[in-house]
Amino acid sequence: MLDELDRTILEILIDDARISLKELSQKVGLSSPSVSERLRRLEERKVIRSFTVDIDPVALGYSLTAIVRVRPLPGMLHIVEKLIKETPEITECDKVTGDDCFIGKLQFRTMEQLDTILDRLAEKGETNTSIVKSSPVKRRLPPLS
Amino acid sequence: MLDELDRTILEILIDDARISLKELSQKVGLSSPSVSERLRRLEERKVIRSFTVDIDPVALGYSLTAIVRVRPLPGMLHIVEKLIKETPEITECDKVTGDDCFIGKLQFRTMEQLDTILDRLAEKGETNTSIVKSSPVKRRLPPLS
DNA sequence: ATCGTTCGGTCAAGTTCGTCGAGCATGACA
DNA sequence: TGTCATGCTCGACGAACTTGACCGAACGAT
Repeated sequence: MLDELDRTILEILIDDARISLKELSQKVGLSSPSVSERLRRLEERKVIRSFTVDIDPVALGYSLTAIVRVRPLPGMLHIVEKLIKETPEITECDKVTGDDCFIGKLQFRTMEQLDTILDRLAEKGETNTSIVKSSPVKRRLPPLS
Repeated sequence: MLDELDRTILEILIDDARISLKELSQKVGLSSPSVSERLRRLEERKVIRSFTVDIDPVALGYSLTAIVRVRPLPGMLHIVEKLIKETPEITECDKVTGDDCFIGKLQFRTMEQLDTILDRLAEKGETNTSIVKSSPVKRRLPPLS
C-alpha cells in the first residue's frame, strides 16, 4: 500500500512541504523524476490530500481556544449544524455518537466574543464549553506503518 | 500586522503550499523577489509555523476516529498526561478547564484497537468516548482579518 | 523456457524558476 | 531640504524541474 520510500517521503514533507525535489530525492536516495512520480501517485491516490501551510492562530489574534459540545434541542439538529458551519470561528467540528451530538473547536480573541458565539448556539441546543489551557499533544499523525 | 497581500499569499498557500514563487507572485501581483521576502518574514514572525502536507488517515488504514475525554483519578494527572503523549494513535490532545481534564482525538483501525487503548487509559482515569460519525466542519482557519 | 508487457527506475536535454545585486519610488523625520 | 529606511522592480546567472528516451526486473501467457 505504502512502501518504505513513500513513508520516508511523507515524513520529510510533513516537516517541510516546500523542500525542493532535488533535496528530497537526495534524502530518500532516488532520482528527482522518480520522487516526482511518487508524489504524483500519492496525490492521485489521495494519500496526500493537499500541501498546505500551518498558520499560528495566535499570530492572527486568536489567542484563545475552546472545545464546545453541543446537544441540539429536539428538532434543531439541522439548524444547529448549519449554524456551526456558518460560524467561521469554529475551525473544526465532528458529529459524534453519544449524548453530545457535535464536538467542535472554537478559536476566539476575547471572552466577550466567546460569549456572543455561545449565546447564539445556546438558543438551539445545550452547550458545554471547556477552555483550552494547553495542548499536551499537538496535531500529529498516527504511525505510518 | 498582516496586510492584504500577506493574507492573499496565505490563502493561496493554504490551498497549495508547493506552488512556485513565480506563479504565486503572478497571482498576488508582485515580483517574485518581493513575494519571497514576504514569505521569509511571515516565517520569521512565526505566522507561518511550517509548510506541511495533509495526509488522509484513511489512506493509512485509520478509518475510525474517536474523541475521548479523560478525567484522571486523584494523583494520576501526570501519569495520564504521559500515557496520552505516549499513545501515538492520539493525534491531538488539549488540557482543558472543567470536569474533564483532557480532550483528545484518537485515530484507530478496529474497535478492538480502540478497546485496548481505552483500557489502558481507564486504569488511570475516567474516560468518556464518542465515535466520530462525520465531520461537518473540516479543519479550517478562522477569518484572517 | 522465452517472449512481451508493465512497472519503476536512471540519465540528459531543454526549459523554467529562484536568488542576488543594483537601482528606484515613497514616506518619515531631523 | 536632505537623509534614511523600506519595499518594490529588473536583469542575469546558477539551480531546479520536466520531459522523453532508454533500461532492467518481475511476471503472465504461450
